[in-house]
This record gives sequence, C-alpha cells and structure tokens, in this order.
Amino acid sequence: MIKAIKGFHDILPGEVEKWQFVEAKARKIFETFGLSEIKIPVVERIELFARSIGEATDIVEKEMYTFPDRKGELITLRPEATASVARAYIEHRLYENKPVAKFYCIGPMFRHERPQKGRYRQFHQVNVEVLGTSDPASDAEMMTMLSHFLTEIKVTEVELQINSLGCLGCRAPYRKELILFMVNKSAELCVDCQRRVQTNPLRTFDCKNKICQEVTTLAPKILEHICANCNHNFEEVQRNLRELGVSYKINPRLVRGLDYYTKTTFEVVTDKLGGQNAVAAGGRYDGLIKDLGGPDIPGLGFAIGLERLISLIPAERDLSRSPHIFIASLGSDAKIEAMKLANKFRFVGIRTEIGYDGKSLKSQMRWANRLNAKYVVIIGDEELALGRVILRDMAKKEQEEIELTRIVEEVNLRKEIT
RNA sequence: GUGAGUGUAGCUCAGUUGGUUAGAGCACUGGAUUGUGGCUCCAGUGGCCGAGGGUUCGAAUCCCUUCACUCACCCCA
Repeated sequence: MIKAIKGFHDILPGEVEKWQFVEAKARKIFETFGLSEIKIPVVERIELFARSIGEATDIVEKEMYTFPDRKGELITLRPEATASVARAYIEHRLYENKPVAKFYCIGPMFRHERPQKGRYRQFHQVNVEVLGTSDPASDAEMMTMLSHFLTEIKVTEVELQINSLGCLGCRAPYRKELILFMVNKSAELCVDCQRRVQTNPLRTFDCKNKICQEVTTLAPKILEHICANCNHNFEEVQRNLRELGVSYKINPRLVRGLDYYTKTTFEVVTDKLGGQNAVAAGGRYDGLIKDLGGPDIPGLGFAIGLERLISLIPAERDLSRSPHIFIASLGSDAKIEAMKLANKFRFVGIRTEIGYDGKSLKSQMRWANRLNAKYVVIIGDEELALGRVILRDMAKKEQEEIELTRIVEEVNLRKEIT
C-alpha cells in the first residue's frame, strides 16, 4: 500500500469543514482591517530564506526541503511566508503604489522536523504582513485583529504575550552583556543552553529546564536594556492595546527564533498542545526589506499555525453539508429519470444525492438516512407510469405523491430547504 | 538528531502462565417487512495478528531484527 509521506497529512471531509470555516472567517475579518490576499509561490530560491530567516537558524540549517531542479539550481519549499511576501513586495515595487501595504496569505509550509503533536512536515499557516509603517499603533492594530479573529472562531483559552526585542542599535550591546553573563554561568546550564549561548543566546530564555530558568531569571533582561526610543515605542503599543481592550501579558522571556525580528514581538500561547504552545506568533521586522535588497521600509507580521488553531476549536455538531434531497429509484428507467431529476434540483441550487448500483429501496432509504437527507424522492416503475413520484419527509415520516412535472417547484416551496 | 510507547477486521479495541477454527462493538450486505430509513432481532461479508527471522510439538502471545505510527526532547506556527 502506498502511504502518505511521513509528516504529510490528508485533511478529510468532516475535518475539512472546520478549515473552510476558519479560512472564511480569516478572509472576512482581515479584509475589514484593510488587508488584501496575496498568493505567493510554494518554492523559492534557497538564498531568500537563508538571508531572511538567518543562516544559523535550525530552519535554514537542517529543516528546509531543498532540491536541485532540472537545471541543477537549488530551490526550496517555503518554510514560512514572510520572506516570499517581502520578496514579492520588493520585486513588484509595491511600495511605490501606496505608503502602507497590508497582505494576508494562506497556504502550506514545509519543514523537515520530527513530527509530533501540533507539528507536521507540511503544515498550514495564515500569514499577515503589514509593510510601510513603524507606527506602534499598527502593532497594536495587528494584535487587535488577531485577538478579534480568535474570539470570532471561539478560541478563547489562549493568552496573548508580548515583549520587545529592541532595535538593532540596542540589541547588539545587550547581546554582548547577556553572553558575558551566561558564559560565567555556563557550568550550571544544560547542554542545549551551553550551545545556545554561542548560537542564539536570547533563546536560553525559553529553555524548559528548571535550572536554566533560574539562571535566566537573574540574567539581564532585554526590556531593561532597550533604548529610549524602543522603550517609548513599546509603551505606546501597550497603551493602544489597553485603550482597545485587548488583554495581554508581558513576557520578558519571549524571544523569536527567526533573525529578522526587532522591537515588538508577540505570541498567542495555549497549554493544550503539549510541547507546541505557540498557536500564532509574530512581530516587527524593520530591517528585513532592506536586507533583502529593497528600500529601508519597516514591517511587521505574524503567522497562525492552522493545524494548531483548528485543534483548539471546540467540537461542534457535524458541519458537513447533508443533502436536501435524496432520490431513490427502482428499475433502470426510473434510474434515468432520477438522474434527470437530480440535475433539475441541482441546477436550482438544491443539494441532491441519488442512490447508486441498483440497490434495494431499503438500502437506499438507509443510505438517505445516513446522509441525513431532509427529503427522499422515490421513483419506481408504478409512479413513473403515472408520471408521479413520492416525496417523503424523513423527519416527519410523511409522504405524498406529486406530479413529476411539479416536483421541483413543490420542493422549492418548502422553506426549510432554501 | 536523541529518547519512550504502540502496531490484531474499514474504525475503536478484547485476546488468560504460549494450546485446537483469532473475538466484540460500530460500519457494510441480506432477511424478519415481495417497494420505505433511524430502534429491535437473525444471518452474512470482511484478518498473511505491521514485516522478516528465531525458540517450540505448537506463537497474536516469548526472543532478535526491521518498518510504521504516536508522544516527548530539540525546534517552531
């Protein structure tokens, strides 16, 4: 048996309805905030991700799907969307068009990690990017939108955490100071953190090891070392959030794994997903567009992990669409009539199913019941000879004979269908 | 990359210290009702017990190898 590749999953009917619901809500809400959808390629040149995400990150070092194409050029399945959106923004000079550009996109991302709960090799994200403003109001606006979206899809048991990573100017000196502190404590740290001190010292803050957490509690905090400008910026973001009624919590340990983040950073976390507690995360990346060869334009964005988000949506009734009409037929002439009638219903927008394979009426009725059809139309030889069909209301268990020529009209009259 | 757990019917799972023909519920098909669903009853279809090797008179059960899945570390959405 050929099976799906490890970490790649089918999203089956029954589950897919939740996806449609979430994606439709996202589109609707995001568009009220002035965002436009952008569709970007699934593959890009490897350099795009290496330069934006950071050469030394795990994503770039060991998680990307990179293949030579037929001409031997290295192409990479996108591990995230921000780099591609930034590339498109620069390539099409979208900054010439309007001062602030706001995008969202929805689609699959690929990372070669070991799969586990809430983590897959192909996973899906909703991405939001706002380019062209450094106004802290836009940071708050973005978090408001995210928060509103989560409320609308009834994901409430989550927490919005925020932090500031400072700008490039204040982060470099802080980083040096932090490394100095951590190197002295090196002996107490776990092996992973000893490595992190060298590669990405900020990440020692979100180590799960108790001893490491105690050490980092005493370590210098970024928030105490950001410059006056960054500090004012962060205060403004918070003031906006408070005024807008968005609840949040400052988490000084909140750091991001991607190199391009600056200033405001935020994460929506849950305790329901085991090791993967981040449902959505993002922040400001003021240097990214310039780093990728564009003008010096600030930006910010976030990504929502759809698999994670959808697993948090309370299980409601079956969202799948049951047919309005099920047509059961007996005999080959009746079957043809059933096919023609099904078209008539469908062409006026009535969801219609028919019985297949010449099964017994009992079997067809059972199937209609399984599908939760509202009405069953029964066409047999006797009725056909008289030019009539039976219309049965499944819930009421009542049925009547109706002229074949009038059946579509008759069904249309029943309000509950349309 | 590291560690742990689990693999028996389409699905969810039983299966005793190794013992005859491997079970149940759900689902599916047929019947009770010659052309009428849900509830009930009866019957039926459906298994290389993940794969390969070993121990044994005898293996779903014990041992080894391997594969798959799941969870955790790591990383991240």
